[in-house]
Amino acid sequence: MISQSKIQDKRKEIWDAALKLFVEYGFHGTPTSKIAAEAGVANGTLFHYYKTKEDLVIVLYNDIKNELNSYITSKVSCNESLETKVKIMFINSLYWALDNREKFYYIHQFHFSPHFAKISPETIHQQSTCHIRLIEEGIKAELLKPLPIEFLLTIVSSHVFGVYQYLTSEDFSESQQKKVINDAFGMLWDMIAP
Amino acid sequence: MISQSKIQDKRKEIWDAALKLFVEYGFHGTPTSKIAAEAGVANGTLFHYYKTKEDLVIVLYNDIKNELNSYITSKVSCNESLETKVKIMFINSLYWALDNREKFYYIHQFHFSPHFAKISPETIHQQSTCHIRLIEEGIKAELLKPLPIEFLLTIVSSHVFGVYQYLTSEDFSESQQKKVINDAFGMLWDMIAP
DNA sequence: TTTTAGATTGACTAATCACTCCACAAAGGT
DNA sequence: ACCTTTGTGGAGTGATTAGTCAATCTAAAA
Repeated sequence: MISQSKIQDKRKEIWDAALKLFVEYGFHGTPTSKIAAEAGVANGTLFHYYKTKEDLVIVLYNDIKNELNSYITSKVSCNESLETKVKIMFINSLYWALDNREKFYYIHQFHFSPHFAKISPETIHQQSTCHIRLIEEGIKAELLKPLPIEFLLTIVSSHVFGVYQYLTSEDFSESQQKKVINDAFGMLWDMIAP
Repeated sequence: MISQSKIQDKRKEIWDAALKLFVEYGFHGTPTSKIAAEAGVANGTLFHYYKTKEDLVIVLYNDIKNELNSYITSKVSCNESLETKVKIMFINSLYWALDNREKFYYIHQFHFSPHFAKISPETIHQQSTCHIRLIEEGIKAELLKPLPIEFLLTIVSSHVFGVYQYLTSEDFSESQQKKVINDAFGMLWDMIAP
């Protein structure tokens, strides 16, 4: 067991190093040699764990997306009202983003890169299943405006990102952060509730 | 006069080629040689007009930002109500984005690249002066929620981008587009009005 | 016509980078 | 003890690239 995780140590070291450097210098700005150096492994070792640089880029994206998704779904329980569920998901998305700035930034950096074209539409759709289900439910219960699901999803996602951008543009105290997030949810609800 | 513009022809050819290729293949994915080839000029000519590749990347960004800004400001006249002004700016931002998809995409691609760090904060601030003034005015007149200007600005910008994303994710007819944009403005107004 | 200044070219260079290769080490099963 | 599998290292390679430079062209001024 210990050896099992120790074997994967270097894989994780490379993963972490790549995230840090990609976010700081961009995909093109970080050579694989620098990633290996930052991870404390040899050049060749990187290619033992990741077939190509692009493979690493994509694995990073999928891992982060999955981590975010499972974090968010872990926070909502079924016996809440729909508004509460949406609120919990919204707030927790932001807290996760604030606690994992590199990872959250990476998602968007990836989104605006040619690598994103390599992600299949099914994967993309599957990665937002839980959000889609909630929106469907909300529309049926007439708690959300009767608009196309994809439309609402896009609007909510970009709102989350907007709030994140604002929260990271300046230094806020915890209580200021909390107020901004609450205001932002109020605005979101005003926007999507009928 | 004719020669004047003819001299700048190649500069513009390079500009256009760079935009097209950067959007398609990313900054790293497009070598300067390809840009020169696409523009129909020699390798060296590119560096006659733009000192470095990065210079070209940044000039492209600033030019596009200025174009977008002057387009939007050209559409609002002073003797409108504030809500109308906001609506006109919102709608025209989206129409411009839809008519200039490469340029609009480029702005965001640039935003999520390390090149963005090279833009001075003053320049960034100056590039959104007209939006800031409108929001200030709106808060004073109690037509907008009394929130920090930067917050409202960020929220509105990301809403615009969200709507743009939705509109370009599928093929919509003109009337469908118009409906989406109108709905989106209604939602925006619900969100930012007190 | 001659001069001059800028525009244009494309071969060239120095550097960089993704990735390979092969030798060796560690671990585990038999 | 022996073999097989898997991990690790790092020098090496071939391809690519941003940017240079000296030569040539163009056109208008003198």
